[in-house]
Amino acid sequence: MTLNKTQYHHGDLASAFMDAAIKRIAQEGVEKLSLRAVARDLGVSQTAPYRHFSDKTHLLALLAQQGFARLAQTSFDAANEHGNDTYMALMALGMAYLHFAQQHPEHYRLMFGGMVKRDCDEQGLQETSTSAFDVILNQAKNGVERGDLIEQDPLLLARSCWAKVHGIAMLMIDGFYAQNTPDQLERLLRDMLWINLRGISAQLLPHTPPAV
Amino acid sequence: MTLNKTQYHHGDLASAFMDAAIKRIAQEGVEKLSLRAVARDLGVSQTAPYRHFSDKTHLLALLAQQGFARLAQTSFDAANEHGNDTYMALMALGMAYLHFAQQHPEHYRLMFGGMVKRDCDEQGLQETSTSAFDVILNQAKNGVERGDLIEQDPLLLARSCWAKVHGIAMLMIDGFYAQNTPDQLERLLRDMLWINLRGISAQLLPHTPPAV
DNA sequence: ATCTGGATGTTTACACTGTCAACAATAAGA
DNA sequence: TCTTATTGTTGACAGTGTAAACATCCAGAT
Repeated sequence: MTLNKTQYHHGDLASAFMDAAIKRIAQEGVEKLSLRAVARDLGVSQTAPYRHFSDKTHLLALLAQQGFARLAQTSFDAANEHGNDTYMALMALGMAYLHFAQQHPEHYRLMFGGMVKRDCDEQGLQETSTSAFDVILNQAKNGVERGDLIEQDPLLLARSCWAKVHGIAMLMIDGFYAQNTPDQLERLLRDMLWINLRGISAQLLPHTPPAV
Repeated sequence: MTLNKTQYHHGDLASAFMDAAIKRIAQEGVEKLSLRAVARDLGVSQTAPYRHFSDKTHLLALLAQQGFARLAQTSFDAANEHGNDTYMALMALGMAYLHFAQQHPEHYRLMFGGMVKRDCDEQGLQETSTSAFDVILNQAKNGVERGDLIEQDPLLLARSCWAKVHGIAMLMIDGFYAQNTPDQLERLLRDMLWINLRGISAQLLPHTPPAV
């Protein structure tokens, strides 16, 4: 299982291939990813990947899953830094989510772009994306319990938050906020997340978020 | 300019090609659309489309533009049915938007999927997508003027609404709400839109939207 | 230590794609 | 009617995903 570059067997082609694929995706977009090109990058034959991935979509599904895992992790970490403060935790979670999308736009698009159908593809994908959602869901549950959020099904609140954050992420990636400076953009993202928070808050929150 | 099927010249290949392409996209998804297949559908040679569209992405850009135009129209109509009622107008606008996405999921994905970059592609695309956004923006302006919405930059409020509605549409298309019955889904969409409305409302709205 | 079978990589090939260049047919205006 | 731009066709090229047949290697049983 040790990496070996000069021999017939690569050693760990599967993960090397995934890494190389992600690099290419980040550079030229998901749409124009070519298995053959990645194989060329690794100095390996064009059909080598088929010993590790049944399909191109199989590869993409695994990459999407990996993205969901990382997204879940960063969201989780960000939220947990503000342990018992519902609003701050949700804001931090949202901003971490958006920064992830900002830093890995093409990877994010792969996760949600529909190139990998969520029904039958990869068993683990469904679970991993659910785990990313559960981070939000837990915050919603806690918020309702604490009386910080309106008395509604936490599932609805979590779904609402996710939709908002996902919509922002998508529009941002698609360049709809491109004319803003980085500072303006950061402010815009925060303002939009805050508006969502106002919608689920049990208290009457101010119109604008607290200064950082 | 009259349609002519049996002769050498098709008559109006450009729009016939766009219609046929949309049909195929609706059936098999944007990703696997093939110009050659559409040409075959029309009984025309594989390079015929290149007399009307410089590129495949050019075609896609025109289709996206057409989608934005239709979306703008239906949104506009829905909002205008509830002339001076800010909340009802915004809810109707949102639901019309979501129903569009529901009925033309692949077309909607084409508009936002990133296969057509928003910067340099087609001059008209930028304008048309802006006109779709302006429908929301106008409602936001009116709402602020009437004192129904919080005193904030209408641009921010409109962006916030768009992000929410877009996020819902995307997640819906990707099948994240697939386990719901049509009635449950309709209710879910309405509830999520209402939560967004609560966030931008100057008044303290109830937790749930009024019954239809 | 050797043999053997499964895992991994390669070569070749096929069908399909987007797109270009050269050519043919038509429609429209001088 | 002649000319010319528009529109469509044929043929070709490079690039893709992927299946089949073959080669090489590693690991475990004899």
